Amino acid sequence: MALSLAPIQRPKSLHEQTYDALRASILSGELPPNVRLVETQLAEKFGVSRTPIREAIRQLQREALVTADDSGNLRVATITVADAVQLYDCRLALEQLAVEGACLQASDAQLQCMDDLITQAEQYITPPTSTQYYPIMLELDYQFHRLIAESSGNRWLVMLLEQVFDKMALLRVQTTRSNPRVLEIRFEHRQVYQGILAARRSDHPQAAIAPALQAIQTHLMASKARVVEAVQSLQQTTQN
Amino acid sequence: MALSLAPIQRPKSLHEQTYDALRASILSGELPPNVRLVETQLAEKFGVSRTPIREAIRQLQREALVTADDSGNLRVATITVADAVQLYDCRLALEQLAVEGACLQASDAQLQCMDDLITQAEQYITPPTSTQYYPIMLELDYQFHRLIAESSGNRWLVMLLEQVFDKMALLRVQTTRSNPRVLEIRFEHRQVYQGILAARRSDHPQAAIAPALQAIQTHLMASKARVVEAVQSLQQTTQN
DNA sequence: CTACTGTATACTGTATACAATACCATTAAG
DNA sequence: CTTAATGGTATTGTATACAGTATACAGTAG
Repeated sequence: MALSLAPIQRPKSLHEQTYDALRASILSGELPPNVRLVETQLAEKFGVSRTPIREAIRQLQREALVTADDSGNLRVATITVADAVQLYDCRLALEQLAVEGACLQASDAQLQCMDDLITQAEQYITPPTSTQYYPIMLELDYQFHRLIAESSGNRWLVMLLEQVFDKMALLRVQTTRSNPRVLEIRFEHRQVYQGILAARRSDHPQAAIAPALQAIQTHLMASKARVVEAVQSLQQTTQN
Repeated sequence: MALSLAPIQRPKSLHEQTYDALRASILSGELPPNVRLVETQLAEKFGVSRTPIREAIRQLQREALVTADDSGNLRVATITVADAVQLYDCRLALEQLAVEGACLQASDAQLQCMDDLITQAEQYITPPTSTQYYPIMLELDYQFHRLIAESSGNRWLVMLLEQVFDKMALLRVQTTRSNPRVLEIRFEHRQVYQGILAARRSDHPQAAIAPALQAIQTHLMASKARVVEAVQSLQQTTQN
């Protein structure tokens, strides 16, 4: 008669909730890059005391989403173009490993889920005012890449990539909100997916990985180029 | 007359010192894996109040050096063989990127420093009681790999690799203290170094990277095999 | 002897208090 | 008019208090 063996829904502690909320505020741009973080203000904003705030900040600091400026004040981190390039290099190295793992281990459910994510993204084809769909596209993009990492079965790979993604998200809130060219990911994602699917279905997956690897590399290189270009053109208009 | 532009030696705050000390205690094995971390005990041990302890723990938790067990108590993390394999995969992906970067960008000083580290390691040739030299070898090993990452000029790569290294160090404190076969790194390191040096000195470094990449791969695969073997033989003797 | 329950104890989560420091503005001195 | 001194305010660093929760132990009923 053991119906619910679930060890009870333990409510998240305040510092965990604070961490989540603060991280979300940063990644959404609500707390924009370089803004100073004042413990007392945040405590009031989230309706908690300073203690949980500090614990949350320490975690974000370790992930480099929060950094200390030269006078020691804590601020939301800013990501430069140089950082973006370096992060893309790390990302490519890690995602190639992820794709390789996915080619060998992805479950049918995971493959199906990838397909769904791409199809969903394809729904949002070229709406004239694509601005409102932009966050959705980004979220779908993130989920797709994360799912590949998860499919590899490598827990640490997921953790490492998540950190890289967070910093890239931070870069995005600094750059233009709407970059129509992001829509190109739809095609590139399908290429990656088909590479993984083909390898997974192949009799000798080990030998059939190459196209998938090539696809993820092409995708990320193109993505990197788009981001760099977007940031640079943004900086020009800013200087005018 | 600006002699010291250094922005003043700001004394580390207690929570930073606590973080360092706690991390060191974990990585050195003084606080062995799976030991329960009790805030009040740690506070007494380090002579501070619970507040800085908590902040330090939160950071270590984010790096997965500290984890919560099923009843929510915080413990020093334990790394399994499966984890080690996955970590080595991540490590190889990242270190190949590091070697590539080092081939293109390492400064003369950095190359010299690599040479020194290897030479130092070679000093400790086969002393009969190698046990006492074991920690030194590990430290030299770590520094060599870290230096390669730094030579790539990729700040994020260094951060990510550092996290991987920490977890591998944690695995090591679980496994046998003295594994004589670690000494083999001396030869393998020199291979890696010579690959990097050759590429760096080459007229077309971009084309001369392959040997260095091959060397780091060989080194890490061999290292992975040694670690896995060591852990497995350890488990056998434990079960007897 | 075993199982249950109550109580003391230990620990964590959170808030708050207090001290030290950095920042800012205003005023006084040169 | 500029610079230095001074006080006040904002903010962080750290300790501690207190409440809620888990854990262990003992005593009691079966």
